[in-house]
Amino acid sequence: MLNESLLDNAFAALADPARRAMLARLSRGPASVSELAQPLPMSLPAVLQHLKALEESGLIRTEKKGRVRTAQMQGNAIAEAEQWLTDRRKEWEAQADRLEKFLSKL
Amino acid sequence: MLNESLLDNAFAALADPARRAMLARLSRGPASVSELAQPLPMSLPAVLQHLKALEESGLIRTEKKGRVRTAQMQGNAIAEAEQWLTDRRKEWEAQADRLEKFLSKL
DNA sequence: AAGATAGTTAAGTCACTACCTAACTATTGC
DNA sequence: GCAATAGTTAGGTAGTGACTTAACTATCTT
Repeated sequence: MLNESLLDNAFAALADPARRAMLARLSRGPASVSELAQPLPMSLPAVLQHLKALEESGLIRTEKKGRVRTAQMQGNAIAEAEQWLTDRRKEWEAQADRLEKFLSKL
Repeated sequence: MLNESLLDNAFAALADPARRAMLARLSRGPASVSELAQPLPMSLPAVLQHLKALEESGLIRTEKKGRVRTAQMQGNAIAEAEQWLTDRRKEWEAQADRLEKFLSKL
């Protein structure tokens, strides 16, 4: 549970469907800003704002070459979010299991 | 990717440290509203608001008996959020792998 | 029945988010 | 060098989120 705000930012970034769509696209490989924007029903500045949110959360990183900015996924943040959920779910399952075993003794 | 708004709500709920703390507590077993509130540095109405957010996201359910409301974790929502992350990460890893193999051929 | 306990509702404040349009800058291709 | 392309910045608006305090409602306990 180190670095609380990393999880804050990651989960907040994941809460928006446009950002999840961008992430889904990027999980298939790097893409430019306009490629990411193309399927989204919003203005380019709005897309850029989402991109910034994703980058600040650590879920992606971007790099500009010439006039084109390319984004790509960054494994760490998503893995940490995933791990947090896995831990909670496992803990909960273990607990439910103990409860069931206890109840079956009656 | 069915039910987009389910993920919206789940991830939004997970973005708040107070709510993650409540969830962490609940992964160890059911708890009353005041038990959940006890470690949190905020008023009871604030806690209730968080509880409502967690319940509406499907991450927990609550039940009132007498004057005491008991909350407990609900496996589905957390598992779906986890699964979404796992899918993205795997896809990304597969892609990075293909890229590496391709590059090593040069 | 009276007081304590557990939770609830209402109403208001302040900050932040998700957009938009308009105007602008930096590259690239001809 | 001029136009098209790719992205960026600024500034504004409407809605939402995370709290607060004050006042209230049930449900125990004695």
